[in-house]
Amino acid sequence: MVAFHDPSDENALTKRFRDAGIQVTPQRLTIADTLFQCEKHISAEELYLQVREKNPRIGLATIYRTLHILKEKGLVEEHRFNDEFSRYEVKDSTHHDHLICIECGKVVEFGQPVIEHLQDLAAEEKDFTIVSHKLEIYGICKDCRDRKAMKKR
Amino acid sequence: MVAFHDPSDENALTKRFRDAGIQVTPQRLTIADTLFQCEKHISAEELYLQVREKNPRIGLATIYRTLHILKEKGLVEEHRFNDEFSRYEVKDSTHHDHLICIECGKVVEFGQPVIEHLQDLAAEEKDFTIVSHKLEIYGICKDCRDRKAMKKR
DNA sequence: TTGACTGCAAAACTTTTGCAAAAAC
DNA sequence: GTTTTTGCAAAAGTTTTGCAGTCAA
Repeated sequence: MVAFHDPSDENALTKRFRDAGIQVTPQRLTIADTLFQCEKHISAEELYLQVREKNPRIGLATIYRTLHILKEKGLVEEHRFNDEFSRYEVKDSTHHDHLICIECGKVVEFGQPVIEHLQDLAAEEKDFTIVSHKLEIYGICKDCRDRKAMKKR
Repeated sequence: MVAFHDPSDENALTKRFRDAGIQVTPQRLTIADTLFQCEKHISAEELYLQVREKNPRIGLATIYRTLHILKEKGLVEEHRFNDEFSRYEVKDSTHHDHLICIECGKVVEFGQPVIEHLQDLAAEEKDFTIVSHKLEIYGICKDCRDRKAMKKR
């Protein structure tokens, strides 16, 4: 979880930024570095707090502005599970969907290539050109199920 | 779109409220009536404006409070397409998913029973008890596609 | 040098809450 | 008569914006 700050990462990041046509600044590097190293699905506020530890002079507005850019350039994805605020995750090449526990909020990822085909059918019927999809399955995870069973005596 | 106010609807609504264990008030009837007659996926603000025309003394807070109750009792569903605020739709017995145009924001519904089976597989693997799911497919609708093709000369 | 970015604070926007008055049961 | 609901206004929470100063190229 606590990763050492490896300068090589930063070089790799710099390259990614340039490739994506994103101007490189120390703030953006810090933000992206934190985001890329963090566990999945972080909120802007959480990211802000973590970034703050590395550089307290970075403001929340910069977090948001950077997230917008990263999203626009396709490096991160924005999610809104349930009724909450936005959460962000690094976009990797393999698309996946999410299982969300309605009790504890835990988010588990799963791959589901079959859906790709399914959505094509649906979209074709309605004459849509598909760009992306989001499948969120809401349920109760094992831990919460067990806890509930326990409570009932 | 503009529906006449049929008192029989209100009686039906009253019955639905009682069946669901919701206390009946004029405000709630007006709000639910408006929501039930409206086109799909209305926002709280839009609903407020429409309700206001029937009874200007109803406040926005009451809209939100009523929506919470209706949602809790399973009469309406809340959605958060894209990055927008919440939108609400009347819940009917047949589950459906949504195609959302990323250009114009249009939302089209489609039924997709196969997904029910698919999600079972995914959830079983991760040991989740499924409660519900949301599949949102983002793309470009025919109109927007045509418009874009036109613009390119 | 010049245009893009940052930090701060203030604004914007959606949603929630406290409270006294009013209505429902 | 007690409990629940309402309307208003104010608060809360997340996200955006204006602007003067700073930095990257």
